[in-house]
Amino acid sequence: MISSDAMRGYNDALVLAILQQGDSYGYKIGKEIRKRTHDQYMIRETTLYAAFNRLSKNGYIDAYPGDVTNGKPRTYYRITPRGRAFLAVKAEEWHQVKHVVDLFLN
Amino acid sequence: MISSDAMRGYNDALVLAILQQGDSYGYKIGKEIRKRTHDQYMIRETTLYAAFNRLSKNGYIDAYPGDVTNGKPRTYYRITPRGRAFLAVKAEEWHQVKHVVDLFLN
DNA sequence: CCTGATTACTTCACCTGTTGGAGTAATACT
DNA sequence: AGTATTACTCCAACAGGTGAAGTAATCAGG
Repeated sequence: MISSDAMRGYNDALVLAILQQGDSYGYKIGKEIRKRTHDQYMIRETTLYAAFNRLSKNGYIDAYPGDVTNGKPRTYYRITPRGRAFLAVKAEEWHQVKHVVDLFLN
Repeated sequence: MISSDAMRGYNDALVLAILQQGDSYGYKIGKEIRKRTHDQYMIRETTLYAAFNRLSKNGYIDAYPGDVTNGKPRTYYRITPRGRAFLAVKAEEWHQVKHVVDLFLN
């Protein structure tokens, strides 16, 4: 199991990547990450909600109240154009980091 | 140019990877990183020496005084068996992180 | 209509690793 | 003696992740 700490700096990007495929909310995004990685990565709640706050503050996502099925009403998030731009920058950075680290750890 | 911050958590591993190919010292390791990455990554002095301290404290590297050609005498570093083991763990973690992030940023 | 379960967050204090700026130490060169 | 070069060293600040604990809203069962 990977720690969020090893993913530091890319948690925000993961969230944006998921939102780029459609609006969603906290719990669901957490589950989606877990599912897509086949349990290799489970983002912690505190890490996830801290990410939402940062992303909101920077204008990369917008929040709006969602429907309720059972329990507390959800807050849905939508990626903004600025968020898409930021994601593109992060993806590019990721490719560079990957290349650089691979030069040493192989 | 990549920031050390984007490399956070892997700077220690880079240093160990370089030391695994032979003992070396601060300045030289810094230059080696820059050279191998074709100027894509320049680790900052403070980051590098902070890494040495951490690695020493954890018993992953040993320090010993080296020869002098010009200027202050160098401190050489040698990787320890524990350091090699740690590097192996980090390399494995890196592969997982790479796989996970790639699931989202592609 | 009260209780407990479920879903969905929220707060807080702490920790680790990176940063910029400035300073120090030892030696060689002129 | 003074300057350049090499090689660190210290420090306070900051960002992002962490664990533990707490809160809030809704629904289902008795």
